[in-house]
Amino acid sequence: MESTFTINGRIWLEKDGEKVLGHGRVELLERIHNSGSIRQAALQMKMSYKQAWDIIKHMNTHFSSPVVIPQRGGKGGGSALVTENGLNIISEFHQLQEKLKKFLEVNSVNIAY
Amino acid sequence: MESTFTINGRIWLEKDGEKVLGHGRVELLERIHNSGSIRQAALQMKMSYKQAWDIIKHMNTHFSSPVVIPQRGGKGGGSALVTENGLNIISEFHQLQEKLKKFLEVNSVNIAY
DNA sequence: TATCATTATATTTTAAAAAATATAACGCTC
DNA sequence: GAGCGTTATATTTTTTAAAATATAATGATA
Repeated sequence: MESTFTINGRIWLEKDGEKVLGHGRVELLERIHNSGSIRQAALQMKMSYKQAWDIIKHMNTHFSSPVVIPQRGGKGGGSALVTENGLNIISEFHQLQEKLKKFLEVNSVNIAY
Repeated sequence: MESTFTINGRIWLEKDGEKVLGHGRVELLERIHNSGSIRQAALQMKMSYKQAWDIIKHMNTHFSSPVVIPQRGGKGGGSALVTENGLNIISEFHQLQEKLKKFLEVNSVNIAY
């Protein structure tokens, strides 16, 4: 009898030992960027608006400059914009993800216990 | 104003998309190996015996051969032994951890947003 | 055979997390 | 200025996870 396993992994950004950015938060940022709305992004990811808003508040205060600028009232009731800084962070994280993917591929060979 | 971040990460072994072995489980195995007792290992890690036992049961059924052989009754009330397979898995995981550590070090330079 | 500390398991209780609900503020549009 | 859909926030309810508790089974040892 033989069993094979795969190695998987995750990376994230920390500040003072606290998680600030990871897989899920990047996806949230991307969906806000595409929809222009925190609420729509949250709906797409099946999370509550509160949860999404808490995350954004946390990120906005932990990066040197905000990653999302929300605006309430006005056309469509309001909107949310991902900043240049936010877009850079998304891009940087994707590059790291790519590197991790390669790392996992290289080390995933022939593991059977 | 400048902020610096560190990249951190975790790796684990999966079987059919399900987590089978990670950081915490390896530590549990090591403590069982050193103490010869599931209960003592659980106490050391401040987890309930049930939690530890569930983990061991899960691992024993997901690897090709058991990683822990528990024995109840007898001298001292019972004991638990980490198998050769279990020890190999611990060793292999440590090697992977080392590689990840290097990966993180290499990619952790100059990230500031 | 009584004792012991452990393994093994079920059940109950507690705590934490998540979800749901409610409400206000906002500012463009009509 | 009424309506709209969003942001923003607090509160309540529900769900889930963890912890605690209880109890049996075990077998060497004395």
